[in-house]
Amino acid sequence: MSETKAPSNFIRQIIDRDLAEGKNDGQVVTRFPPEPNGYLHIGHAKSICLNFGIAESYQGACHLRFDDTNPEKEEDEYIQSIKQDVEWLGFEWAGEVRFASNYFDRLYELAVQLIRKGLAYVDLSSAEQIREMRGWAQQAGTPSEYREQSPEEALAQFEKMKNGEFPDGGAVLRAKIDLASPNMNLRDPVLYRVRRATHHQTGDKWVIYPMYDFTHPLSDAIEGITHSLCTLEFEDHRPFYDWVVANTDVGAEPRQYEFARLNLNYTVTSKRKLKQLVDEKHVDGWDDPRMPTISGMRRRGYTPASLRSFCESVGVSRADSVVDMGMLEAAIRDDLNQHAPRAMCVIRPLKLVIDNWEEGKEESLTAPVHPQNEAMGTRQVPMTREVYIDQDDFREEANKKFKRLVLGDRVRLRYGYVVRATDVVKDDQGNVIEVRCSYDPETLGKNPENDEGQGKLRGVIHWVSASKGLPCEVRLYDRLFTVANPAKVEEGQTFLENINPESLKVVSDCWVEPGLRGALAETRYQFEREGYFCVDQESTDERLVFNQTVGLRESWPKDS
RNA sequence: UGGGGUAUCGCCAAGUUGGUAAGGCAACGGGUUUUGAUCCCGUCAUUCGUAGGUUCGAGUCCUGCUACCCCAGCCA
Repeated sequence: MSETKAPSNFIRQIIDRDLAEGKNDGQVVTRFPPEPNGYLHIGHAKSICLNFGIAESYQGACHLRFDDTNPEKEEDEYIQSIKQDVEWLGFEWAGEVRFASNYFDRLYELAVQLIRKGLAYVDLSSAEQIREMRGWAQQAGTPSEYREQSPEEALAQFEKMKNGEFPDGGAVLRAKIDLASPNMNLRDPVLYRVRRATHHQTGDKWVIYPMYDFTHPLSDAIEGITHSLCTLEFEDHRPFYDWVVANTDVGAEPRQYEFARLNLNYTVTSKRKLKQLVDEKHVDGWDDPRMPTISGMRRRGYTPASLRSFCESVGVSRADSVVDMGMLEAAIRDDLNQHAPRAMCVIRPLKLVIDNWEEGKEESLTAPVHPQNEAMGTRQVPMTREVYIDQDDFREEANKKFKRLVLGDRVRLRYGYVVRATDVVKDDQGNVIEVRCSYDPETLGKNPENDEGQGKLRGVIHWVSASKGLPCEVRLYDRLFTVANPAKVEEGQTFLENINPESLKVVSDCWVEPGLRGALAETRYQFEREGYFCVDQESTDERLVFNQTVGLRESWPKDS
């Protein structure tokens, strides 16, 4: 992977300082800890780039650890997709894939340790009762009747919990901290709950499962994580994180630091909402090219490098922010402009017949694969009497600003000849269905000589041979939502109301140059003058299917 | 009316002992161009949420105020 000097941020500064002070024996160990309850999205990419990026530049290690403490919401499908996405992004985790569930035995021991110290008790109150007893922001909580039980009794009760002697929800292990704390997370938080659910890793071994707040700091400590990076909403949990580490014998002192999560406008990055879009079929699965999921963006044509450079350009800070989609698009354009081979594809075909081109004659034109990169070589493009051009590239009349074909005027067929439109054929409704023209055989690779005062050529348009081209399908995408912040809705409405009904347009009668025959899924091209496209996984040899990744920047006068 | 955070250009974001506002995206001019693309060149914060204060000097220190985000799951 090519190393761009990672820009500094407050977390790297903290690490630099820790290293300067000789902390952690000079080691830097981070972790990326997803819960396998959904697919990864662009926000996770930011966390992945941060955690793995730091490990890389400090010669440290980054673990991939599934935070699997809630079996009811987790599935193996998600585990597989997450591993694949991290690898696809180009990162390698240190050692084996880890699971918080690997530590369930150790966690149980440490819970027992807390109980022996009189720092945890088993509460048989109902969930509602516990909620009420916790009080609220400006009012201290009230102790449960079980709070003062002896360590011996608590131990016996916890043992019963483990042995399945309580029904689901019948008992919880709670830390004994401070019911009057202004930080709700310290008002005797729940450590374990009873849940009879088959776990994707541990099967039916357990009927009690530890909570995130208890599991996370201990997993970090067990793995020797030095810097535990998470998002801002966990900031209030940090005192408890430190409490757990301080009151158990885990022999390590990982530190938690929080950064702002990534928000993108015109989309949603909430696993719950993304799952809803999938479950209710508003999109075609987690990898629908309109989804901000890593798999969706991959299918859309985004490259790992573009996602990494995007994450880098966005930076890492503690300020809530909403990044403009334009930045993401700039990142992929920048990558593909440099690396994508060029090709011609006509999306809205209009037949152009060259009257002075001999019937049946075929010529093979040579075109560069990439005009700015000779090293990428050349390709052959067949030229015939009838070709397709784009409907938008022809007008019966237009002002001088229109740099395409106009009846009576000339334009160059890219990499080919200059043609002059001489006539049009219309259907009953008056729509132009064919354009007739003549070509100048002296204009291949050079401009017309005796110019009869015609002025400059209007421009260059792309085309595909009507008899040699390949029919294909092109899927054009627009933003999934019509408003910048889809989650912000009126009373009684949901974000679904903001879905863009025109986010997908399937165009099935397109034509692409024959050189693309057999193109493999995920191959990316720049269709000249149109944008960047990627071969979809549903594409076949018989029928090519392309997904539009992003259009070319276009900046031309509105009045042309 | 509790606690925890954040406020620097339209959007991200540097700014670390106070010394006189990086960069990217977007936008706007101009040049090159067989992609209205790319590339190149130029413009784009006398001002850092706000009101005061300290200082020769403050985005950086102090005080007050305002706005926004997070927290009362046996979710993560």
